[in-house]
Amino acid sequence: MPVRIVSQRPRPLTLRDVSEASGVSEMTVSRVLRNRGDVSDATREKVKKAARELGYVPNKIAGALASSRVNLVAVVIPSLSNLVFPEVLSGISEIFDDTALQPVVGVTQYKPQREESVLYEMLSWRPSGVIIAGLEHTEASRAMLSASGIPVVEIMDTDGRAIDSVVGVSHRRAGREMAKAIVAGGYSRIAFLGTKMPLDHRARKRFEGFTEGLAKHGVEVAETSFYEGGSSLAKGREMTAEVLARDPDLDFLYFSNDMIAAGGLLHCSEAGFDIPGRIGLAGFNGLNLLKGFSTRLATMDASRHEIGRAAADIIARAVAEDRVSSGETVSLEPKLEPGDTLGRKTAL
Amino acid sequence: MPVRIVSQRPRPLTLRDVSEASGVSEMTVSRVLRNRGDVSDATREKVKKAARELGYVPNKIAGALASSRVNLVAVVIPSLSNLVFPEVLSGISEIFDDTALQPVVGVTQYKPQREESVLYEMLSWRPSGVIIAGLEHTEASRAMLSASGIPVVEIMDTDGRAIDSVVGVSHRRAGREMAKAIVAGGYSRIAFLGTKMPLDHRARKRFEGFTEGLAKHGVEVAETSFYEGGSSLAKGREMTAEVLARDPDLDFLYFSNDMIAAGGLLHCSEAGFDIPGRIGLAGFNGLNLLKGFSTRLATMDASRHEIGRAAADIIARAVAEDRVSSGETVSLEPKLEPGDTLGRKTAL
DNA sequence: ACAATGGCTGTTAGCGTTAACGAGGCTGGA
DNA sequence: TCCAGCCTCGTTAACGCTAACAGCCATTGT
Repeated sequence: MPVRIVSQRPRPLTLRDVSEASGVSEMTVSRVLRNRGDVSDATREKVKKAARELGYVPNKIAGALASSRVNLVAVVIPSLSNLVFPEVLSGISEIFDDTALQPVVGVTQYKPQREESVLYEMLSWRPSGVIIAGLEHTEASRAMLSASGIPVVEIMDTDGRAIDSVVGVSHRRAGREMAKAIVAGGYSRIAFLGTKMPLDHRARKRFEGFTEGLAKHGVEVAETSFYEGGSSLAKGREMTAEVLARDPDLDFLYFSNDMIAAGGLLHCSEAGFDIPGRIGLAGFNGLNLLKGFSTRLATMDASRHEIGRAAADIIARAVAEDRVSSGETVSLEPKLEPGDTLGRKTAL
Repeated sequence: MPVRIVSQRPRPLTLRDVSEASGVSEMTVSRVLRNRGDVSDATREKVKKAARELGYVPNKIAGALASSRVNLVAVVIPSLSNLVFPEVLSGISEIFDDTALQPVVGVTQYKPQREESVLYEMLSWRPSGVIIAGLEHTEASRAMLSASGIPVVEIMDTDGRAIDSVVGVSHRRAGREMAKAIVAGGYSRIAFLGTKMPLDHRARKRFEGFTEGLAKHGVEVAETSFYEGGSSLAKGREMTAEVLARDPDLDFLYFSNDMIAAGGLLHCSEAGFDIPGRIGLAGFNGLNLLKGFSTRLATMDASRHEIGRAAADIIARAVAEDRVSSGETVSLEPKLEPGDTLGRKTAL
């Protein structure tokens, strides 16, 4: 009779193992491990000891199936290398650290199709809520979110039609206000440098608000330049050189984010331009990263951390109260930080 | 007789709903949705249509429990704001995109205790593998990983005792080689500026290798300065000013990472120092971010992307072959990039 | 014409946990 | 003394899905 070889891979531990080791029922072990229900101190200790000695780790898959409770919150963002999103995440974590909820991140790479599949994948784990960047999604994505029966918070942006709740800033307005500040600063030959729009809706909205804001003062955007791929200092530097070569009379450069704006700043100061006299610059985001430059870049803080906190808070409250939709809208104010690169000394 | 109010929250869809809608058994629906087993084209289409129309999203919790297959890989890292880790993640994703595996990220904030709880939490979802930064873990963490019965890859660092597989660079060696290059560059009054060590083992190892490397040439570290908290340009600038005030004769500054090194570089160039003549600087990591500076910082590339790829590949192979431990060690070579801030023109 | 084969579909029995209920023992007040 | 009520613990039945096997029908080859 052939001897059954013992499997290499040891059978994973279950509640039953702990239950046998401690001489109580599986249910009691479950109660101890979850701190739920009444268990006497004596058995509680006995069970804990057995679990510890065996090295038992509960199986949340089974737990979640039985209780239909999953303390995960899907967080869907376009990128992790953008600097902006890690800050949002830290805001989210701050709030969830006080609850049983856990964020799970999915990255879409700014591709709607990928967002759809990431979402499908995440929803198949039946999370307790979804936090997702942006208001633009494929029809299928919107349908999934609506049908999911869980709270959904769209973040970053408030210009558009929401599925459930929204937390963000108005990028159109941010663009308009920057336009106003630039005109007030005494500039008139103004360029916009930013990402190729089809992907980045928020950059697009800033651009739209910007041109609209300028138009209100009878000013037109003198030059535009768009790039593809990630934002970097080098890219900003290169674009700036190119746009200034094309049109040397420009007196202001508005960039779609701080990173390329900083590249532009490096170019301009090395070229020996008087900043902000000869030329002014501004970005968007209020990245902490750049606080170390001696010339502080004009920018607009998008309250990324606060956005994360507010979104997580909406989810946390909905879960705590076992509600689905709250349909809240939290609209934060992007505030202008003029720094040292915006505003000619008009007093002179 | 009280009328039972229909629940607000609609009962979530199950295979049964799709099965009823399409007139086949649940099993067949399952087969269609997973593309597994033989199903005729006719029923396949029928089922797909029904699923699509209902908006059915499979329940992976139940699926995972039934099949004891979970295509998740836990990725445990100290921070997302470090720039280094998102790059590692992108390497990981690149490999997993060709498989059914999905990375799930947990962040420890450089705290061993938090690492332990993050790990516990993640293992309770029974992932197919673990990728974890560093070789230093609590005893409990090591025990959990050993007992988990799944492939484990420790990344970033190779100086130490591994649990299963390792992918990284030797930070001791990186420190030594930088020391050698600095001495060869003609510097002798050398400072080290870095994070407070208890947290960051890799920075510590670089420091150790560095002092050791200098000692080999009879040189001692002239000054050290340590900081707490995140790395930023501003922090590097400030530390540099402070250390140079304390010891104006320093002729080289070795920073524990590129971000603070760049801050130091900003300080030194604005102070009008001749770089690399009067003073040299070097960092660590080879951050792409800084490629935009006109003066290229001396650094050492830690192949973060490649580390991610190699680690993911080990997991992917282990999962494909249904193995547990492969015990591989992949030691990558950090390569020196002298840039423009290291090496006096000794030829003159 | 008939067994053998292969394609397709259904049935049954879990996966490991928790909700819900229930039972036994013990306490304390009438 | 007796019983209500609490505390503690066990039993049973899901949760939604998939592995494994069992059938059925139409071919195919001989």
